[in-house]
Amino acid sequence: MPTSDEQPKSKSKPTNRNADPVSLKDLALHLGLSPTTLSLVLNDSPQASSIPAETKKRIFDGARELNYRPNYLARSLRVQKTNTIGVIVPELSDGYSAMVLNGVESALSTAEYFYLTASHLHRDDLLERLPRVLIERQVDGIIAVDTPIRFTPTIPIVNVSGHEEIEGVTNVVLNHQHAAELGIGHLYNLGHRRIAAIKGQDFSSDTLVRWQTMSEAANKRGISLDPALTVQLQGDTPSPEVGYTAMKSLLASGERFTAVLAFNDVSAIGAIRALEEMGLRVPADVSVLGFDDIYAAAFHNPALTTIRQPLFEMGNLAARTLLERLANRGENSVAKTVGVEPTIIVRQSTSRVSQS
Amino acid sequence: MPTSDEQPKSKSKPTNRNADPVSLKDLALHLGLSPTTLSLVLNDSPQASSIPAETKKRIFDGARELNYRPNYLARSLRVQKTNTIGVIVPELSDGYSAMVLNGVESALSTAEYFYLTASHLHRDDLLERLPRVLIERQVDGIIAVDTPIRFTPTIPIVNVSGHEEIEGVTNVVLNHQHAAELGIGHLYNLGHRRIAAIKGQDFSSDTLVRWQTMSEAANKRGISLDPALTVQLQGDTPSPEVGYTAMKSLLASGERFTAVLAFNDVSAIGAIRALEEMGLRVPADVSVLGFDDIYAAAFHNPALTTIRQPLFEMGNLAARTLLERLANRGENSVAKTVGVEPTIIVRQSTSRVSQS
DNA sequence: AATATCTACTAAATCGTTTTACTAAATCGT
DNA sequence: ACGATTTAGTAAAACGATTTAGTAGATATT
Repeated sequence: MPTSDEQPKSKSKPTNRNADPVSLKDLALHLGLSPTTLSLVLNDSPQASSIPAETKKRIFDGARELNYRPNYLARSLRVQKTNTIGVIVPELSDGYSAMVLNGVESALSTAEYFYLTASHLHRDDLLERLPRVLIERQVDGIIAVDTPIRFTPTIPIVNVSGHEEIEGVTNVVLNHQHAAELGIGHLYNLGHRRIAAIKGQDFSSDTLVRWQTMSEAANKRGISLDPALTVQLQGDTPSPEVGYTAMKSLLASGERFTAVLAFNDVSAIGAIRALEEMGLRVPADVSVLGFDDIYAAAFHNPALTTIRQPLFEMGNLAARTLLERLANRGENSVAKTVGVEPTIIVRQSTSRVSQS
Repeated sequence: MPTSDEQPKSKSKPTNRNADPVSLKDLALHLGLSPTTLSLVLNDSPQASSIPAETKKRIFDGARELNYRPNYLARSLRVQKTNTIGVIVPELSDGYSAMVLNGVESALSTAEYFYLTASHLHRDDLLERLPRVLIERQVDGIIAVDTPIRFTPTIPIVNVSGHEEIEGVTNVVLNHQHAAELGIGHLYNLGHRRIAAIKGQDFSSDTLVRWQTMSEAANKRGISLDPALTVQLQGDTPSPEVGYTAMKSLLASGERFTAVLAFNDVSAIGAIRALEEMGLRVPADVSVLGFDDIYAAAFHNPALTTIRQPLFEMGNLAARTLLERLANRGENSVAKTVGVEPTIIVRQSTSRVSQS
């Protein structure tokens, strides 16, 4: 229906266009009450207890009638709290970040929080600048995903896959020892002894710890991750291309191996392509183990055996942890770390080593 | 170094903790000037022309020294503009949305805009509520991605893959006729005549137009998309699972076909799995044509032939269009539609029809 | 009948900026 | 030497809420 809202008695502006927002003052004027009273009633403040039900009804009805919408900016400014957090990720479309974000959003939305996303693209200037501008925009806290913390926290920070201990920062981390045991254990039990590895890029938070825990798990079994069988991902596109290139260069070295430990599923998929182009079948000739368990993993050909990181959970946990810290603002006991557990998902890209 | 910032002369609070934000008033007091002057100088307002360079320097130096950070909330409230937009998507981790978002962010960040993301998960209540709360939070505009507009716009809206004409909404759309010509043309030229189709879910904006344009392109060539060879995706998980299930049910019908037109790459991947489980080789026995060209498409086995939708571009264009509309607030000539072109990427999942 | 408490409100301060409208002193033009 | 302009600022009013501190009248208490 056509807007039949305000009568010509509207004060200054002659033509009441389609929709000009009505403020608390407007509504108060309309009702012949003060903004104070409306605020108390609308926010169900304890001080509104003395206001009779009839007046309350008038206020609620009036708010509905004039379609009153509180201005969140004004409220936030007054109460010094925006119910908004900042989320810093390396890049949006890399699968990893998107899954984590999904978990973050799910936890935040039930708490009526919103979030501002910003990608640092591994650029130093952005790593330095983004936290600052997010804080200028008065976010209540920050969730960083696979992102180094290069600033001194002035608001609560939760870092997903952060490994540095920093005052004011809670890290959400995977149990990497366990992940390594699962991965190396799986390959070892299938008879693999010469295991190649694709390390992550230096900028990834998990690169170092992944490598160390995998090495230890291998050593424990009397084998080792041979540097000659190790390559590192180069470049920062979130495409299997980087895994493909890495595997190509490893294959060019002529070294022999029966299994590959990929840094993640995306690089595993690239590596498989490179192996097949070389005439090597996966898993008949070479087993490939992924990491993460992204959506594509289950439907790749061959379906990827992979170590599942509960990315949604990690984002969810990060958000819940942050919200909790925000709720208990006074307390200064900040958890350094909260952990999640990996699982191994065995599919078709790994198999018993062939006798040769 | 340890914070050697404020002297004991600080007014009320005795201990200057690690970091309490300094306001414009604080800084003005510190410099013995008025907030007005600082504001004029710091914002390089034309009225600051009369302020001598020396005073300006004092102000800039003071701001740096006390680490003054303007409160964006207060500024936004005053200037009635937040430099923030709202983005509504179906779900974050569906690949499609993430790519579009990537493009959006890229355009926004160069303009110093931020954005609040919200997922509607195809839920009616959220479709109704999210735009409202985003507007309460004073976003300057909204970008909707593959999302029906269920409200009367009071601020500029750009809808990616929107097909309804709504006052105040600009649609960013793919040239679907062209896409259909490319897709059907490709399969037709390879000799395919019995083409199965996987329709999108009803909630996807493109489902109907995709179907219509593909049908027309087929009819034009004297063939038709047989309803008996058509299945529709069911469910809203962004996994190949839904394509797998759809293809399974088509195969169960016993109908014969030589090619499949999938609604998108994700469902194409699921369909391929179903075909292979049935002993049908792709592309030797059945060709499969995807849509979108997501990252995984090039590295799937077989690599997907697909119709590329420039998702990043679409997001980027959407954001640029919105920013332009925000800049020319007065003008009321709102473009109804801006378009982008598809391209076909021929890879390994389609081939000439086998003679049988 | 005087005091205390409760009821139903409101005025004004506040959050931290920007912006409009001044002002006092110095300089300029004639 | 007088008015006009320029210089170098400032006071106060926005923006739109929330919150503190009242207040005037009605009712209850002693």
